[in-house]
Order: sequence, then C-alpha cells, then structure tokens
Amino acid sequence: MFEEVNKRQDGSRSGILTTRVGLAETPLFMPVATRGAVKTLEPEEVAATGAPILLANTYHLHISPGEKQVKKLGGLHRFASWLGPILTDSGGFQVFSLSHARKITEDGVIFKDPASGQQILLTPEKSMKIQLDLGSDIIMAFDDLTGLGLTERGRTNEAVERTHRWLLRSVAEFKKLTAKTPKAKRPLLFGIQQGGLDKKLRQKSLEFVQSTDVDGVAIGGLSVGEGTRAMHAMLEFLAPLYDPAKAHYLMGVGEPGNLRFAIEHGVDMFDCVLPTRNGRHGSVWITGDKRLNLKNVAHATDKSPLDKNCDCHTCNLGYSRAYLRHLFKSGDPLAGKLASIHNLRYLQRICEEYRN
RNA sequence: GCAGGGAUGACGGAGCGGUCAAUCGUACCUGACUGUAAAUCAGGCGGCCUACGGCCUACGGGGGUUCAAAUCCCUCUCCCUGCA
Repeated sequence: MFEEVNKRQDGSRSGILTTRVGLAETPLFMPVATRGAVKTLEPEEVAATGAPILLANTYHLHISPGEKQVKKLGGLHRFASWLGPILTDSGGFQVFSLSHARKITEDGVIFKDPASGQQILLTPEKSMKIQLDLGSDIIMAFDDLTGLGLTERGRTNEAVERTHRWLLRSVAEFKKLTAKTPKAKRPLLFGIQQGGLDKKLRQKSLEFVQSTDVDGVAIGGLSVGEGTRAMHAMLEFLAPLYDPAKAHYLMGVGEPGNLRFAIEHGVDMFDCVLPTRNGRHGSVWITGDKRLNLKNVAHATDKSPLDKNCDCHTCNLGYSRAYLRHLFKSGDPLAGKLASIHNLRYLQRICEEYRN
C-alpha cells in the first residue's frame, strides 16, 4: 500500500510505502543485490547507507541456489540477513539483457543461461511462484522489455501488448497463490508499463497498468541507452498521468541528475546497479553530481576525502583519494567496497532531501 | 680455461634478411558502465610533426656483409649451462 504524504511545488512528492515487513519513506533508492548480496557489502553496511529496501533478482536466484532452497533456508530475508523489505525483479530485465540468448513465446521466455548453459523457462506464473517462494515483499510482474536499437524497435508495440497480457496473468496467478494469505501478510504486487519512446504507447500502457489491481506502477524500458533528453521528455510526459494512490517506480535509473529529475516528476522509487558497479570500477559521485575516476593519476597524492560534504562511512573515516586510488591500482576489493558505500550514500542523500 | 646457449621497449617474452616502431601478456595512462552475463569492458602505450600521412631514434657496445639487418658475419662486455 502506498500513501502520498506531501506534494510539492517542484513536482516531487513524499509518501509512505507499507509492506508486510515495515514502512519505507519515499522517495527511495534500492540497492541492487541481484543474487542476494549487494556486491562487496554486508547487509548492515548496506543499511548504514540509508537503504530502505533491497532489490534481488528472480532469474539469478532461481538458477542458484533456487527458490525452493531459499524457502527451505527460511526465505530470502533470513538467508541474506536482510530484515527490511525486499523487492524482487521478475526476470523481465533479462529478456532484454540476455536478448541474444533467449526466445520469446506467448507462454513465456526460454533462456539459455550464458554462465551455466542451462535452459530456463520463465512465464508470468512461474515468476510469481518463484518470487513468492523467495519471500519477496514487493513482487514485480513479468514483462517483455525491448531495446531501442533498430532491430528491437519494431517489436515495441508487440512487447507492450504482451506485457499487458502477461500482467493480467501475473495478477491472476498472484491472487491465486496468495488467496489464503491474510492481507497484512501478503506481499505487494507492482505492474510494469512499457512503450519505448512512443508517447501514445506509454500513455496507453500506463493507463492499462493502473487499471489493474496493483499496488505500484513501474516505468520499465527506460535507461536502456535512449539518452538523457529522451528519458526526461518521457518522464515529463508521464508525470501528470500517474495514479497518485499508487507508488511510482522508475526501474534501472541511478544517475543523480536523472534521479532528481524523476523525483520532481512524480517518481517515488528507484533501483540501479550504477552506484555499486561504478563504485567497483573506481568511479564516484561528488557534490555537484560530478564524477571522479579514482584510478586517475591525478589523485595519487590527494589527501582529501572523496567528498567533504559527504557523511558516508568512507568519507567519515577520512579515507583519502590517494588511498582509494592506491587500493584500486593494487586491485584490493576494499576499494570497490568503500566506493560503493560512498555512491550508495550519495543517492540516499538525494532521496532524503525530498522526504518529509 | 674449453664447449655450447643467451642479451629485444618499464617488466616477462615473440620475431631469426625486406610486409618491424617490432605479436602477446603484465604494468602504466584514459574512457565507458543505468530493473548486474560486469571487482568488467574498450582504447592508448619510443620521440617529434602543419598528423587516416610524414620524419627521427631504436632490438647489449663497436665494426662489417647487403639495395635492405632485431634477424647474417667479426669482435667486445655481461649472463646461463655443461666439462675441466
């Protein structure tokens, strides 16, 4: 359940998302723990950055260790030692990211996992079951995400239509599987709208998703290489069309500027691998949304912290840019960890600015 | 002392007459990364230039052979392996 608490002049709003394991204030950013762990970080370190919700992935956890195994081990919360809410992505993103190794049928998608070579069939029904078995608190509908490249583009309309049919199947299966669960113990279900860069399609899709019985609506299929201007134009277009009673979740966005823009256009939730991946690769955000590549020689003798305005663990302890550079150059995993913490905190601070 | 083998760019290591400023790896420099096939990937890496081309200096030192040498010959220096 989502409740809008305050709407502001700048277009942003703050609210409260209620899940079965607790409340989360919005706007919020969810770190990505694809396989049940935010790479290099312990759960309490993730929590210390201010992360209210963790995102995990259906596809990856299904392959290993498998949802049955996770369930046996007490569910994802216990398994991964994260007591707060967990949102699971449905596997829909892999339709896009593993597009060279998958086949879409009306029933679902058959993947050939690049790492293991094994075949995996994901359908809306299967995705629901897996997410419920994992113990997710916010379940994502299984969607069909197309890229914006020339060959993929022609599929946009088809993908939107299929996403809608799959959404109906997701909702039906979700209801069936949770029928006996008391409402307060039931996870939330979010639908995903698509439509590429086609405004009419986007609007149609948003209206469709919002007409179904979902707690939140996710904007999917953006941040897939369309460029900032195109993304912003779409967010601007969608802003007045959202149902204020539902949570608005922009999937896969994590660039600070994009976060701000989206928040000021009615978005409540985000997730992105950028803070952690960039962090591991040596890139951090500093005041002004500038980026610093810590591997650069320029930092070799720089005693200053990453960002003197930052209150993250890394900056608080005064680790110098020179030290971080040294750790990166010598390939020490501590480098990626300290930078990830900083980046995650950077995004949380942006969200906090817009909260009540 | 004798007999073999070897010395290549920051390092390791190819090349053994022309297509070699020299494969490749590491290191180094720079860039990318947006619901994680990503602690990954890409580019650069002798110097100079009025730069999709040109000039110079380079394969332990010196000297030769040749139209042409990192590549062949002589010699010196150093290293390794056997035998004394």
